[in-house]
Amino acid sequence: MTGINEVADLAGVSTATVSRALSGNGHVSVATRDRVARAAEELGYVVSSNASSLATGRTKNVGVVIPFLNKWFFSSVVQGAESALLSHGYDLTLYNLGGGGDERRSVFEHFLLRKRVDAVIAISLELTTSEVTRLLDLGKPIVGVGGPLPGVRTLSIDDIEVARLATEHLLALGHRDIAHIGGNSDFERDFHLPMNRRVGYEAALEATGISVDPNLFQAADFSIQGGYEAAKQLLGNPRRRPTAVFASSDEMAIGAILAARDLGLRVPQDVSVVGIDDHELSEFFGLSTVAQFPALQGRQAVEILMDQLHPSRESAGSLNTPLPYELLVRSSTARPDVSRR
Amino acid sequence: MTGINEVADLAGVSTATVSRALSGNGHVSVATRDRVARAAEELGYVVSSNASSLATGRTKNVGVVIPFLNKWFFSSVVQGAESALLSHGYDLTLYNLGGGGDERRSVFEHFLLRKRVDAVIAISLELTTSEVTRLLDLGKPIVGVGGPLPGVRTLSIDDIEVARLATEHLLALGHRDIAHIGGNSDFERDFHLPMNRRVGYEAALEATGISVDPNLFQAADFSIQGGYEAAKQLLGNPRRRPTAVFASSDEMAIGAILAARDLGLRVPQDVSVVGIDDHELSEFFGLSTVAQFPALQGRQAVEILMDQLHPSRESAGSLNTPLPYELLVRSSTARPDVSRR
DNA sequence: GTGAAAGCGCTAACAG
DNA sequence: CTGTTAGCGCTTTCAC
Repeated sequence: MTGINEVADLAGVSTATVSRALSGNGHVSVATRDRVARAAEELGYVVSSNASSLATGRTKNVGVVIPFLNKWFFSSVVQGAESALLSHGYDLTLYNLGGGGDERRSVFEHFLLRKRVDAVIAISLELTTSEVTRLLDLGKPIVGVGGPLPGVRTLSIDDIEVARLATEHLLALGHRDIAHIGGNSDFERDFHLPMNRRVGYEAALEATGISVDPNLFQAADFSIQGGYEAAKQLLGNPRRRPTAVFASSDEMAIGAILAARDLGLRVPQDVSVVGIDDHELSEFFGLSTVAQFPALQGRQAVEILMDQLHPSRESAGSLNTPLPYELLVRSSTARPDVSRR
Repeated sequence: MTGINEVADLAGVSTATVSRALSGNGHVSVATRDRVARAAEELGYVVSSNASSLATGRTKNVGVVIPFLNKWFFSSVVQGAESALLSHGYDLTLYNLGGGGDERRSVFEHFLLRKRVDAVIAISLELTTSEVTRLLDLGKPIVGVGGPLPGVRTLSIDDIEVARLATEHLLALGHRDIAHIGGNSDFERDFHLPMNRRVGYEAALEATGISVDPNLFQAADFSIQGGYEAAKQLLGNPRRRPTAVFASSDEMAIGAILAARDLGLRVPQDVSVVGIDDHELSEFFGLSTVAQFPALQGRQAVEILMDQLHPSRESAGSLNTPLPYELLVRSSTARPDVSRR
């Protein structure tokens, strides 16, 4: 386990110089820098991050806390964050808080506070004020992805606008009977995403002078199965069948497409379907959707963190950075079949 | 940032005693142990993992390297590993090697070797001998999930047997024309999984006296879309349409079900489909499959690591631990429709 | 059972 | 530009 001394000996300099040469902090002549680099290379020397962290107070490691990992959205954000961190020379330590209360407390008490991370990225997790302030008091920046957090830099898409855009797409095609499959209350705690998207949907309808029909709403759990079941209710109704469905997520939208098929309805001729996400399966199903870009969100969260960690860099500023989104029109949406009415 | 001294002062003992009391190493009287615990609690003291690691040489952190994160299988393994590690008081640092060559080298050179992890879990990644020996030389145990690694404890399902079981299920139902959608060569490098499953499929056929028809094979990329396209070729052939399809993964099997539907074939009346995995979508599609349990695999990998890290624990022994699997018969498989032939 | 003291391997003033 | 010298915060002999 070769240490800094051996490199210093081989290069014929002091350990301080080795440290400076290798870290790039402080001035070292090009000649010695080279000599040190060669010695380090030859011995296969790698700094001990622990010793370094202990001495500097910085760990070059950031903690990422998420509620689920095996969901496309979350794993994509993490993947984006991971690659961005790597390129900045940082490690990523993962904390999956799915387990609920007890695990969550334990993570905060014993892990995040254990001086192991320089900062934390919280993905779609509504941290409590106490959790936030404890971290901030320790001098650890936080950035949130997926919704506003009190006193914390966050990234989030404008859920109201995104939902509104999806609904407007349907309206512009000529649809007037537009159903909505939204998230159920289980997901409400995380930044009220279901409610915001519903608000956007209703706003779009009302702006067009269409009154909102509560019978055209179903709640589901953001899964394909949930969307399928919700859509069955909506599309199976012989009296009041909508000509279009706006689902709060692509997975639910895909469920709706499958439900339509099982009911003998053609998409988009008999019913149009639009979602939100641009999930990995959406292209396959020809789903029109408002894309959000989770990997990008992860990367961007990292950049914000780097700004806070290295104040030399230009910092952008605003507390809540809006994220890009984009309507992708594929084959699941079309004009309503006028002959039908 | 309260340190060990302050706890020692408050409790009226030396830092050595605090260390012993809190870590459980060495004897401390019950009375002082309590006093120390209370003091630590009161001050909100948490050990600095860096200082501790530096002093002990152990980091209580394990590195997990994976090729992808946003795939159900991988994220499930990681999730299982994460929760197991947490319960042992370990952190999990994630390295996504998807980026390929350069990133991979960098991870090995600069991250894993940086004395930051006590051990590594390699998921579906064929480490080179040099990578393995470097880690082992550093005294860092490795456990592999998903295939044998030279000189390393590994966990893997018996791909040949799993494929054979799936195929036998079809044979037992009376199918004789059974197509196979396997993985393409891109996935071959990781432990030859496509080839092994194909071997199992062929073995089952041959054991029943059925000769293998190369026209009944299609390669795909393990995705729903890939399975869909492959199945279209297989099932669209009017001359030699199989009555059943065995796909190497559930995602491809789901693609096959969707392809059958689009071709006007009913599943299972016109064609039976079986996969491998028990993917999160499989139940929804009624897919019969051979389940493997990725979260369990992650957990089990951690247990093996703990055995190596804490030799006091009873170690199991064998180098390659076989993993459980289980045939789940749902509604995508049935007897072939005899009237058809 | 408990304390004193010597490091763990590196970085950061401070001199020169 | 480079060396000397203190620590960073904990753990662990070695005595008592």
